[in-house]
Amino acid sequence: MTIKELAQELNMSTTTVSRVLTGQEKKYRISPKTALRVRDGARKHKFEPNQIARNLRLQETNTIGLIIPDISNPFFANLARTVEIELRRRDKMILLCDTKDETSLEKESLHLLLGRKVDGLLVAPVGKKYDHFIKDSKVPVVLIDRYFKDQTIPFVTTDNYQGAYSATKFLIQKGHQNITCIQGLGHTSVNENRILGYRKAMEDHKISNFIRISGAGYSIQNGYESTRELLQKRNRPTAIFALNNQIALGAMKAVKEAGLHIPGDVSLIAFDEQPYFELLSPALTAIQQPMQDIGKVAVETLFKLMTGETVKNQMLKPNFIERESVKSIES
Amino acid sequence: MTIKELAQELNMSTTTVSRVLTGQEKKYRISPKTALRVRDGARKHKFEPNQIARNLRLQETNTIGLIIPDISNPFFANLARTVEIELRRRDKMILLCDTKDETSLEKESLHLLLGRKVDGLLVAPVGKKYDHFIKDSKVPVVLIDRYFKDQTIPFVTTDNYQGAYSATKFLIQKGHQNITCIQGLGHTSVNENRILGYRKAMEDHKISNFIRISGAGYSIQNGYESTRELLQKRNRPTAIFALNNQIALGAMKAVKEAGLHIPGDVSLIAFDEQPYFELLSPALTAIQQPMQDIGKVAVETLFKLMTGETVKNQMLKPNFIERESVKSIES
DNA sequence: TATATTTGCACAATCGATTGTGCAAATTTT
DNA sequence: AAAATTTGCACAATCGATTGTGCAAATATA
Repeated sequence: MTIKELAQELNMSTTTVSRVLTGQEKKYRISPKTALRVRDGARKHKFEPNQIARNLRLQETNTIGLIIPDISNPFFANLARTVEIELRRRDKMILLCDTKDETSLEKESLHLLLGRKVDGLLVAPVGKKYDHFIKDSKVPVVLIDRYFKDQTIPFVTTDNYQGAYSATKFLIQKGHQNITCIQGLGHTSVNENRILGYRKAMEDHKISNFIRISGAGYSIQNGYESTRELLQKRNRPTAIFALNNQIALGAMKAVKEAGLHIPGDVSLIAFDEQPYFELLSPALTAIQQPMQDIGKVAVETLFKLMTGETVKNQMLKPNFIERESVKSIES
Repeated sequence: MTIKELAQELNMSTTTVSRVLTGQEKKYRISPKTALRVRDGARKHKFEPNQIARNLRLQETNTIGLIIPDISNPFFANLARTVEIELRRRDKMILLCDTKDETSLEKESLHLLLGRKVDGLLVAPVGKKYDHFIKDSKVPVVLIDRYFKDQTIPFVTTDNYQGAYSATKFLIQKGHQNITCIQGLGHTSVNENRILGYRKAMEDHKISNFIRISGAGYSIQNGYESTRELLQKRNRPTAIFALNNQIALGAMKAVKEAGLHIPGDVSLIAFDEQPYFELLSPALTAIQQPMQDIGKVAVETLFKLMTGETVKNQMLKPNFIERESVKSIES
């Protein structure tokens, strides 16, 4: 049923119906009696206004595009959940795009979402090339997790540098020197900052000669394969720093398959925290990101942007959780 | 830029521009020369047609609503990913709703999505009351995972009955009798069928006196609390059958905290498989659902529905993965 | 009673696309 | 050369809402 049909049914103009249903009765002096008739009629016929038509007319869709690299990665799944909750509270919906960490898909997603006239965009970008971001679309964008150093697009992320620094420092203080990092996607700010933190900690403790960075990709498989290679080396590291939860998982699997043990043969720290980490054997020492906060702050920032307020970038503090996956080495 | 502006720029009618850009030049006899001019102009001005306007006019949105109970549950996150991939291949996008397993939110989501005129709906329903599904909306719906026995809405799910039966049978054959089920949401088809399978296996082996069903909710917390209670009982079960991955996680946590061991003190089987299950201590014996297939088949089914084809319900076979969390009991 | 003001609602344009139909101009057929 | 076809494109309606403005009728004021 359309507003026109409803109006005919009630024997009045669409104007009046529309004004009542959008709560503008006072503003346009619709009499209480008429307003009541409209409401009753709408209820009776279960009239639901066509949002597409509203969107076209009002030039807003109440829809936010959410672009993330991998919804099956629990980090992003949790993020998506928080974002969903926050957006629903504000009467917005999510158009979801998963880029599989491929720039081409990200580009495509961006186009599709802009074509659909989303009111705002929340993006955890792949990060490689971002020409497609600069576009002249005036749609507000907030970057999540990953950002671009040389762009002014506002972002919300964890302080990855500090998280990585403290994790590395922790390893060093436990007596480790031969510490290898298994990285995610090399060109992402997240990865760069974690590497930077790792590097700085190594340098600060005069063991920069041990700096080694391995792998590529935020996947279980990368963690697995990189670790396999590492374990075969003559100069096998005494500790591995996995730059996200999936890599850590792959690393554990490889160690287990090699018949070795954590932390006996090799220590492990993971960036990211997951509920099952405490149940692994050994329980995984990890750097926890404030996922809820990231989602919440990102949505808040986006809304500020949409209402024209000025916003500032946010770097939220991570939390170090010590468990059992790091061995203390006597020197 | 709108099609009108582009048409003015090119000094021709919007009709012509539209027809060229939608590839109908031959059908409407637009001369090649004109077509070329249109394409060049569109490219030059980076014209992107307003999808909202198209949607209104064409009465289709190329958008599918995806309603799931919990995107942070890896089962649904994986499902979402498969669905995303399959839909993108077909040039559709996802409007995502997370119901938190609350009927009220499900109802709201349904309304919102119908108001936005989605072309189809993929729903893993909460399951409690489904009046809101029967509505006269002619939008094609396919149920995923959970379905309604007394409704004709097509569904795609795992054969939960069989999965639960074989898991229970496995426990029994390992010598267990005192087997307790920790369930999810009691009113969901998924839960009912798993319970049914469990029950039947117990009955078939003449130990229906041991049938016990505990808990409520597909959450880590439910698994945790239910298990804590179970462990304190005098007649503590020798085996626990956790009806999803989150419950299993909570159960493991409770067992660990109680200072007990799996499978030494109590055996555990989980419905659902997760990548980290093999890395837990002990590695978790589990029933694996064909998640990829579920998503794929669900999308296929929805598209058949949308094109008016007849569809049939699908029950996909689960896969039993034996690991180390079940102890063999000598009798 | 005549005029001014307020009340209550409807007309018609608009958002940006798509499309049935009509009508000249160009071309072909007789 | 006249008639019939074909070619190439534009007019205007349409999708379903929202909204600036206008205009009677009702009421208040002079």
